[in-house]
Amino acid sequence: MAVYKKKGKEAGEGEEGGHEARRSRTRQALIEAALDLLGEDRTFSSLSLREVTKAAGVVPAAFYRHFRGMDSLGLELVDESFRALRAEMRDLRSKPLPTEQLIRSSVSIYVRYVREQHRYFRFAIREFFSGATTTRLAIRNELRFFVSELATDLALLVPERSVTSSDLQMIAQLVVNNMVMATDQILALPAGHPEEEALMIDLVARQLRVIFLGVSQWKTGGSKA
Amino acid sequence: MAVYKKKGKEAGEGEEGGHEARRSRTRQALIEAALDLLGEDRTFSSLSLREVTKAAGVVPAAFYRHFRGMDSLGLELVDESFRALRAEMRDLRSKPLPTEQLIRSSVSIYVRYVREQHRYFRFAIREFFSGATTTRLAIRNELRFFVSELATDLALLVPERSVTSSDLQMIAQLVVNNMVMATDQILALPAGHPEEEALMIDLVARQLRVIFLGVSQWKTGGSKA
DNA sequence: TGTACATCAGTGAACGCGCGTTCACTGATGTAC
DNA sequence: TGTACATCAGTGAACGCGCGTTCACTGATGTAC
Repeated sequence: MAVYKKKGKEAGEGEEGGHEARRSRTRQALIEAALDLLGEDRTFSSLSLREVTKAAGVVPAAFYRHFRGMDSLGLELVDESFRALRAEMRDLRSKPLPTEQLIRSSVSIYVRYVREQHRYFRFAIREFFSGATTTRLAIRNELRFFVSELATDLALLVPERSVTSSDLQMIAQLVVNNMVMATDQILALPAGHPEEEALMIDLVARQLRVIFLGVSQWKTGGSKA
Repeated sequence: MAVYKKKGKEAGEGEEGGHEARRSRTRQALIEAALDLLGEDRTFSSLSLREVTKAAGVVPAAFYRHFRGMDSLGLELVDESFRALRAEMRDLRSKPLPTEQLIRSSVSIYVRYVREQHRYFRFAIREFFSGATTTRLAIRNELRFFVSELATDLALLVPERSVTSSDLQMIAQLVVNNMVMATDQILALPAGHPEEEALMIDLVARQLRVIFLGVSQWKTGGSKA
């Protein structure tokens, strides 16, 4: 007597059949196809639905079994991009080190992570500036979340009462702003070339050191001339 | 006896006829149409040639009397965007003031200028991250030019020999990075609302002050822990 | 175990549409005599 | 000044193409008995 698996969310990802397995394989193929098509020159909004389905090896109409339209696929990509990054950042925050080492190791981890996940970061940074309203707002929210978390962390590194929470936000935003621009520069690095990667790590770490030096001298409300 | 004007580059911009006057009026209409179409959500690469000519009030084929294609119009927009900005920056640099006032007045002028020329800045910032290769490289060059000029200026504000030229580049890039991100935030401000504009000026000025405080403490090669 | 039916991911054809580009043209402006 | 011709910005029609979306379908997988 065969025991039938109950229809549930535990769909396998394997090569073999099953409605759900097939479904999730095709869905993943569409996501991968979109990411791969976002090469050097392409914006997400310039991708066509037909192009994505062709690269994924299915017929255009099959797309609608998985997403309402391209917008919906875009939001899925935003979500995937930041879900992994948030986890990465959570790890980073959990190891408090002396500031100087914290900067170097954080930057080093970040640069490597961006290069490893370059397809997601390329997508996210382009959509941040040029995407459709919903996608752009979703990414803006993610960034605001990073700024807030960073502001919280900074509070611990700074002498009490010398910096207001508004100043902490301002400083956290300064750091995140520079990391966003650095991300763009990291994505422009040629593949391989570990020596260029090392130079980039060094550059960004020095920039952060300048900022933290400034913070250590900062007195809220003061500093005329 | 009528005196005929020699065929020359001195074409008028008026309402009246003449081959050259008409030519330059249509050309300008195409440029204005493209800028106007680049509203909240649109990327330059998402504009169609037919759309631009329709908005400019000419037939699609007329486009080719002025540009080889949309790419060529894009490069023209980059050029126009930065020609004016370079002039603006040249003015700014020519008035040396005490640093604190220099920061506030520069930021204030810049914020107002971005809002006034928002169509150009919106175009440029989107193309910087998402544009076609040629456009993107053109904008990257313009930004590198600003970084170099700023590095030169910074050399005068800093104690001699305390900062190498590589560090000056690094710091100038930090400043420009933050200004690019600030530009994006300025463009997101609602029209009108001078009080929000004032808050933004204040925020950016404080960020630059943090950086310059950091620079004043910076010692090349030193600063472990 | 075997059969008959239900589910549903993916198919393939069709649709109307806006696209970039081409081409011979029109008619106002410019010039030579 | 008047006429005949040249120039050339803009026209309007045509082309083939890839697009997003729809729809009835197919056939493998899942389930009830």
